[in-house]
Amino acid sequence: MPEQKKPVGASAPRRRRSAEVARREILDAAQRRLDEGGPDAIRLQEIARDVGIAHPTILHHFGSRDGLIQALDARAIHALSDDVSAMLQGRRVQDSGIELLERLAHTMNDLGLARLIAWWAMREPNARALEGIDPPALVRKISQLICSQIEGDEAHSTEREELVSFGVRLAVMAMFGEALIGDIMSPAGAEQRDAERHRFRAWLSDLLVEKIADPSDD
Amino acid sequence: MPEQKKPVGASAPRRRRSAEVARREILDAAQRRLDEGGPDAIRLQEIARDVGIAHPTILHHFGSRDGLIQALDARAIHALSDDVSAMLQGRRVQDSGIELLERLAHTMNDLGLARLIAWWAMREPNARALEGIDPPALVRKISQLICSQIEGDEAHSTEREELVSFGVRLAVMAMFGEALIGDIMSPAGAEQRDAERHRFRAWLSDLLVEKIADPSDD
DNA sequence: CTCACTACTGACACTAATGTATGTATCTAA
DNA sequence: TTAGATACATACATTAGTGTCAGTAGTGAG
Repeated sequence: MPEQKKPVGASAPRRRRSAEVARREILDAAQRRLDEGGPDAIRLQEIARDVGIAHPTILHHFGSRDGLIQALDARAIHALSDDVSAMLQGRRVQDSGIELLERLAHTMNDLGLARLIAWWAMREPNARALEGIDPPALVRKISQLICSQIEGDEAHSTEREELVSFGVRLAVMAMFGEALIGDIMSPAGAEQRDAERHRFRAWLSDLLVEKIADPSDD
Repeated sequence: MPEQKKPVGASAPRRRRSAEVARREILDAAQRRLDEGGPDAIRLQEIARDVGIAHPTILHHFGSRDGLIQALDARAIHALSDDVSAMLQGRRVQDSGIELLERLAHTMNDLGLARLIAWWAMREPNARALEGIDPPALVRKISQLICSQIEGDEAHSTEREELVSFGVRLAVMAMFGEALIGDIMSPAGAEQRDAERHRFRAWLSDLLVEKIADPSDD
């Protein structure tokens, strides 16, 4: 009796996606798990169940758990990078500080970028670049853009550019921090949370625009 | 041959600590692991090896891995709380903004509080209080203190108090963010890193003191 | 229709981590 | 000095999670 391997029970009908779609669905599910339960919640078996596939399929598409995580990182990082690029498209910073902040907050919160970055930063404390993206270069690009918007095309000093870059970085860190621990520190109840966050961002954007876009001090 | 269990090899001479010392040494080692390799690096076996004990000893002192982690959280949280208490001891905020920021930064960085909080926030996305400490209450306490320092004992409005609390929270979030992703965004090389961080904090404290301690706007 | 390709599956091997059971060594106190 | 308490050890059970393998089933091209 040569024991042919046969499916034991009638398994669910198999659904075949394109590789691209499969990858996206898997990444989405992993993202959700990460948002809900933290890094440890990224488990192949559970993600597979969420998507409705068997866990080896994930390994088929991403090679390994680490591959999946890298892909997750890459996607989030590039989302941010795209965000920044969009910001660089001819907007005047003075006019739309709050809009830019809200956008940053959205990427950090809803796209889960803050969590991904935090996790990534914890695992690789000494890393300098990620997924081919060079954060200092991005910061510099934005800072220079802002400088040129403020002062026309005059040459801006290195010191001035550093101050502007402080502002940019402060915005990023603040939105990063808000996404992770904003709720914990807020006295607002769940209902007014959104309103309060919005007020905070408005306040912060005022602060930044005032200090940065207006070169009156020292 | 009744097979008495005997130590197989000559094991290292046993060192006996008091429970308190043992707990502290274990927590220190766990802290280091966390700083170097992220949350996944908290492994009983490795921590035990660092301390020079067998891993069940950790379980003896903390009950479980989770107990160890809770103790780690508690220690860090109380360190911050103590910090805040110290801040509340009759200092004038206008005079020592930078000093307070530096202190906050130290707790976040060197004591690893930022990592612990980040990790904790990721695992418990909906938590409101931690280890018996109520962050919103702390923020409120500080805000009120600052308010009263600025305006004497006059009654300060709720709106004004909220603005001040924005400042306090911004400081916390910024230092939290700096501890985790500050290096990634900084263009400075390793040598000038410290100097740059210091400059950033000075700039931020100026910004905050200017905006908060001086009620001239709106 | 047939064939090649590949997304997908079930079963299983392997590893690494936590936790348990039970005995040993060292401290303190009477 | 002895007795009890407890800090600590070894050996092992257990489990959970990643990764492998060989086979199955949709799908598109010729």
